[in-house]
Amino acid sequence: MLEVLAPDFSLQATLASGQAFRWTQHDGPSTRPADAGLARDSAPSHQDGTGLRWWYGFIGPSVAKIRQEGDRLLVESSDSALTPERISRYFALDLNLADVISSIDCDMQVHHAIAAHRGLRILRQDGWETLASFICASFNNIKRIEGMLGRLCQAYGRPVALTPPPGTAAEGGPALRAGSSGPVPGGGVNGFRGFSFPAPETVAGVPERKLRSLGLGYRAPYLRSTARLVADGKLPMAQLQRVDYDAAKRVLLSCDGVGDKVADCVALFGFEKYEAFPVDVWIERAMRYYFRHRKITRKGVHDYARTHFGPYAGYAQQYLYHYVRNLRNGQAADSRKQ
DNA sequence: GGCCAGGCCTTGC
DNA sequence: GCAAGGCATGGC
Repeated sequence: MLEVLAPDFSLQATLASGQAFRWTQHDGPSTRPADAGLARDSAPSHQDGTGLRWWYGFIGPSVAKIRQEGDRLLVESSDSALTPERISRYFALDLNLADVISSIDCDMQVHHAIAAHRGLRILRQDGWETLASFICASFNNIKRIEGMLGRLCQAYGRPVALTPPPGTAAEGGPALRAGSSGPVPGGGVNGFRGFSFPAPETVAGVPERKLRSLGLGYRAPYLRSTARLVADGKLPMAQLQRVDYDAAKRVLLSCDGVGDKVADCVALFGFEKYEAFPVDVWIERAMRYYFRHRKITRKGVHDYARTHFGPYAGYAQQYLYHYVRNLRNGQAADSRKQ
């Protein structure tokens, strides 16, 4: 078990804010981890007697389970390559969030969003996985995106068990029982296994009809064609990390199935371009606050937000996105109760 | 059963 | 350059 100091951080807000699709929080037998590329073989004892839930997912190639206790992250992984430094980097814990927030806290709406979800940070995800994920995300909802990516990983990823380090008391796992449905070779802690995100070379070789059969719909040919670009080295991922926002976006826009919004998501979540400001329907709604009844195009919203919020506009976007979605969902829940 | 979803692409002005 | 229409499909 690793411990990582994580001040001014909210694991919940960060992982539940729609920037990553393969983390699952296990809070009971009714959850379906297979939907997120994680398969559960029997009911997990996820709470460890503390009442706190664990998140299961991947940090790069390493499968991990994580929970937050105050200012600390507790991380369990079978991969010794998963160091505190890598965890800290993935969750952007090196970033001074107070500075970022003071730079974007420039109106009452974003102020409320920050107050509601303080500690939310932009993850530093793998570029290829982010690109593939947001191609699948277009004109889609988050539940279904999670399902699609989960099936893609199960079909073409590599199984990775969350096994305990050898010689520890947890070895064998508390919940991997004989006779449970769908036994996994190698087993794992709590009976969980994960599937790595398939490599671009793999996806490029999958027939379109097979991708469609995973539920990708019309996105199937886009994903395949973009995977081919990456596999052939025509879309150098490492280089996108180094170039500025405009250059990165220009390259991303050359991919099939990547328009303004998807390119901004990939630049922001996969390549640390914090000035990127993706505009989807939720952000469009949030931005009505600034435009009232004036009619404005998405490009207009995008350009306004970049100057209004400045170099960390992407952080403002993520706080607003999470905020308005929770407002809407909260209202929906309230109206169902009445 | 209809509406909606982290949109993109093509076509026609 | 902009607007309109088509696209697959599951969640709610």
